[in-house]
Amino acid sequence: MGISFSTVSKALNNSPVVKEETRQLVLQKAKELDYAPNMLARGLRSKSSKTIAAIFNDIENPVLTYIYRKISIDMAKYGYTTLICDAQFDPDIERSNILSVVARMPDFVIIEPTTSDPANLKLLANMANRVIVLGKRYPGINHNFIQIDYELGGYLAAKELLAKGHRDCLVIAEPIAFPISGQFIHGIHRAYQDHGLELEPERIIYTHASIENGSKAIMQLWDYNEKRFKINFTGVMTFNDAVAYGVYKAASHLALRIPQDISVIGFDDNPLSAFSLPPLTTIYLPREKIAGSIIEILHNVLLHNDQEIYNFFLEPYLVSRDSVNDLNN
Amino acid sequence: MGISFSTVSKALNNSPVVKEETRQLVLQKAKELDYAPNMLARGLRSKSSKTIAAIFNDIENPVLTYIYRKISIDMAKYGYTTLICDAQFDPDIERSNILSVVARMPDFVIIEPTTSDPANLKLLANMANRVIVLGKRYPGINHNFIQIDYELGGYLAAKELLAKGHRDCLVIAEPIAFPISGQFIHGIHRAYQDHGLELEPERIIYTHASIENGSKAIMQLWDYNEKRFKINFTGVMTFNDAVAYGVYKAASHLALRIPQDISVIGFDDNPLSAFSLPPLTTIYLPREKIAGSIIEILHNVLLHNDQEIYNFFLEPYLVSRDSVNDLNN
DNA sequence: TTGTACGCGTTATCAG
DNA sequence: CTGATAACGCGTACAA
Repeated sequence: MGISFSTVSKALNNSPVVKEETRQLVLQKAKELDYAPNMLARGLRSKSSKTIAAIFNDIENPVLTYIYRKISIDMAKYGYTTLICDAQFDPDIERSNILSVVARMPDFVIIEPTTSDPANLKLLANMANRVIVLGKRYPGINHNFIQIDYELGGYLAAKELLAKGHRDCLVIAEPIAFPISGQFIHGIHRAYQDHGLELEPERIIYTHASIENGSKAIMQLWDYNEKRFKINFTGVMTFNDAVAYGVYKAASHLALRIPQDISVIGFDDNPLSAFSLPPLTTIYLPREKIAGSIIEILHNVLLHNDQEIYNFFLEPYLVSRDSVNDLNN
Repeated sequence: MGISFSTVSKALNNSPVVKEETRQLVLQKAKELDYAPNMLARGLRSKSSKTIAAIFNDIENPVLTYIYRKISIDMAKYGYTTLICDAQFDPDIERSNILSVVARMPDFVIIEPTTSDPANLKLLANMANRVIVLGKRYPGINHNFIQIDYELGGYLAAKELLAKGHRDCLVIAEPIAFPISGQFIHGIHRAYQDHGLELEPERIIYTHASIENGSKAIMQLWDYNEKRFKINFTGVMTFNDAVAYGVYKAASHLALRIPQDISVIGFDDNPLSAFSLPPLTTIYLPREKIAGSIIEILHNVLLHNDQEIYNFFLEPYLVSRDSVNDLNN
């Protein structure tokens, strides 16, 4: 058969200028030969690699995995492939992730920034409406934002503890450089103010979120000689559920009971947190809405050529289970 | 300055033919201009896109996330980007994932196949030693294999239940089409034979692994009129921990206690399974070794140009906690 | 409606 | 050691 390259290309891309008959011929032959266009060449030529890049800080966090999976599965239907980098809360790694991702000409970048410094985000400046920033808003940055109200999250967590009579609390949070960590802390302070109280800075422990680090944070406070904690506390609020389980672990190691000896409140709501001993009181991150919002933006911009810049604002809420003791009765 | 494209390219790629002096000049200028090579063009020309593709069946499974993260973080150091697809246990989706991934000219594909039918794997045939297959071996397929002994896993799970006096058990497993599901079941049967017993086929429930499905599997057995199960059982073994928590959920719903009324044994060992109520007895999948083996292959082939085909064989083991009741005393 | 020729940004080859 | 040129596989303007 004598059909030229370009006709084939047009047929495969549903160009309306090609005769239906020839298109069918081409499509059939393509299927026969298991032909798949080289996406690198296509991307190089058309400036669209059909790729969506995600840059997150802890891929093992189930909330992030949930979101990533939803996006990946949905966009795969339209021929998009999703790649994901783990910036590990480190701006330098984030920078190299961005560079490495941008060099692959992605159609969209979804990023959960490591720092309030917009320097890294500026590397994405020319992608404008094809970037989604997760977490908090950056003034002067013209991207799509999915803001998540961590301030409210912190507030709700502290409120719950304070309402149940816990005045001496600990906070275990991501290092303050992490943008949303500051909001979380801020919300906690606001709840304290509501109660006419103040949270001393030494009661806030900064560490990367993991079971191990949560456990260490508590253990380092233990005075082995005196057999008690160096700082008095009845409640702990944590930046995510993994950290909360670190507290569980430390408590178990010290033969302390939750919630009778230590009350704990998490963040994120791990799918398994309903089954823990005791079931964990935590702040629910609206993962369905986050994923839904991202997919909505992706569809509008990528599939319908929308030029708008989106700004979603999502709120977490308290899920009350059994890890907070009520001191009032 | 008058340095040609080709010299620049050589300088950037550490070609030994370029003078050190010129290289420094180029590197400096590159940094100045924030120059980053277009990976699509580079990939098109050099047949290496510096990309590693993973095709898994449930990205939300923490074991998979752990492995993916380790690979992603490690290989990022060498300029490789990792992309991941979720085949959702569906051979058709897997096929389109493979096609979509191959079109991006990845340097490596890591795949956890959906089916024992090697048809999809054949699409990767010309990548030979640049494919890693996770799970079980396919005869006649010439790829790297990381075999995980699910047969042993099933055996250990059943053994534990049988040793503690549970003769009437249920199995909740991934549909048998999923390659390693058959091995799991086979191991269970072998343990039964060791005890001179037999597991009736109707005691095996096939469903995709999730908390919800695990719960449904149990609930559908409940006779609401008689207030008892349609099939008598004291123990349940599941294909992964999420399913086990589905059993927890159903038990809680029916006001049944674990392990007094129902003993449960999971698979995978979710990081949070140590904290559940009760702590879950489960089969530990050697995730560190799996990740380590993959990285070893990746390094040898990609970084050191090794041509060997690797075949790892990894074994799970029992982690005994409190979700299995001992009926013997 | 179809075919020809060029360009996307690199790297590989080969001549200088 | 450096520079010119071709080629990677595709999409598209323009010619036929």
